[in-house]
Amino acid sequence: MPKTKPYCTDENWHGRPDCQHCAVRSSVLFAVLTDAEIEEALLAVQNGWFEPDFELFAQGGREGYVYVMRTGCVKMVHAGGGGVSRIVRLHWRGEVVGLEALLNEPYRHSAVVLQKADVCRIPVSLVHALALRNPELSYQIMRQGQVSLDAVESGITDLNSGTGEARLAQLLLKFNAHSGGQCIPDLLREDIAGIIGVTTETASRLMADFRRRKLVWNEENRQLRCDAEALRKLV
Amino acid sequence: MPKTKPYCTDENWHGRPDCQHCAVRSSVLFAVLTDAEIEEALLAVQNGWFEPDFELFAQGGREGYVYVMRTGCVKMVHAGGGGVSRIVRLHWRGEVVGLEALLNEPYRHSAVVLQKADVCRIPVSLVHALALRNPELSYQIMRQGQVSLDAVESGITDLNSGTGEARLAQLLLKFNAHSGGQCIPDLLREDIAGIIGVTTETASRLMADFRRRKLVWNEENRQLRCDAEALRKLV
DNA sequence: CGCAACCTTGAAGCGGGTCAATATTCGTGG
DNA sequence: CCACGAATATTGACCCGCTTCAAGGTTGCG
Repeated sequence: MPKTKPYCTDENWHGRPDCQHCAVRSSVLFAVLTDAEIEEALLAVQNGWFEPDFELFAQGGREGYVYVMRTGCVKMVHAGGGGVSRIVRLHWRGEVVGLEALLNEPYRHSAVVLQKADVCRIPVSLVHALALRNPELSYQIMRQGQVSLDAVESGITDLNSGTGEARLAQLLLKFNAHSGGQCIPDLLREDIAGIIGVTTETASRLMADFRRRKLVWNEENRQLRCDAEALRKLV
Repeated sequence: MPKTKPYCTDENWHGRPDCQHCAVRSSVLFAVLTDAEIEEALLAVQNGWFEPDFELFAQGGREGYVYVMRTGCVKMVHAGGGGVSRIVRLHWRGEVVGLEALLNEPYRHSAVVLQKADVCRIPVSLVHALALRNPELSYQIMRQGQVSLDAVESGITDLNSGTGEARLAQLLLKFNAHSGGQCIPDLLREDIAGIIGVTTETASRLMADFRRRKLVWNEENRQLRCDAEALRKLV
């Protein structure tokens, strides 16, 4: 990971005010810590922006970090036997990935950026140390485990039932919701295919079809927009 | 749940010797406790055998128990909007279900016995109390969360890819492995269908076909047996 | 015995897979 | 700036597996 000062403590970073509402601080893992503990914690936390395709960690790795998503989206890719790999779930703002590292286990999947992401990297040693003094932190971690379960199960129920059309609609709506109706990344057809469980060709056909039906269209900046109302009718 | 004395402490129960290797005691949640703590814990733990179709708990419930599987298998059924329900994962010997209760959240699914099951029911208050004195217990719980993730993800990779034939073969092999090649329950076609993600008719066709091909057959006691070798070739 | 629940089997249709050809985009170097 | 090539996207044709709808068959229980 590129060396960047944790910008939550960097006066020069223009985004600093957001630190007050940082996912790390207010909503997720460290919600239960005192201000003093937070200050101490931030020193060990690395932060940075990553472009699509950057790999936060690889399946089998044991680097010993957990990652908190502040913006963007990562896919969790499971490499099965025989070169086949499936996207088992997606993670968004406020979610923690790589939790298995807290149990001293190797990463079960690779985490790859799907949409430009702002991510904090936290050493597991720090989490362990804090958890000793804050039993409540353990429950925050378990809560994050439940979030992962939610993600993978919604993948089953939403993205794996119904026609390909319905599944693609769900996926687009999900991206739309997570970006406040602003920017849906124009994913590779291969990624779309991996997520909704069809072949690349079918994903392409579906996207082309959606575009013809004006359900999605390109903004000047290469981002997608969608007609959420219309998409909802397809689900 | 029927009132039964926890038979781990019942001298008259013929299965008592097994208590030494009880899933509760040796492998799962309470592996980290001292003997004295175990004794105290067992007083609050209820245990019993349950037949297929018995519902351990219902989606949305808040009874405040976690359940440890000692034998058998339960399906986790998620009721989605509009009467449709999907089987999101299976749990077997040694696994803990209903973990969300530890976070004071309602059960996210219904847990229904699929194969005659020996189950221990543990109040969350007991777990919380023990966790205060044993920080390590929290990690055991997180580990169980990972087991659930494993279960649901293996459902995605194993039981949701390939032809229906391959998926059914995987399912049978899974039951076979978990019962030491002894007893596969003769599941309802509807359950099979829900697990491998096909219609009831297709499940029936597949099972009938497997039977004709001598891949599975009935034992006198209404249990199934399978030719594991042959099934493995279909995956 | 008779009903209800479950299983089996058939026929027709379609969604998506597969294989293959062409188009588009984009980075790179001349 | 354009030409070229690699990666990605689009589209077509054909086929197979599963769904759907429908009709028996089987099991088990009151």
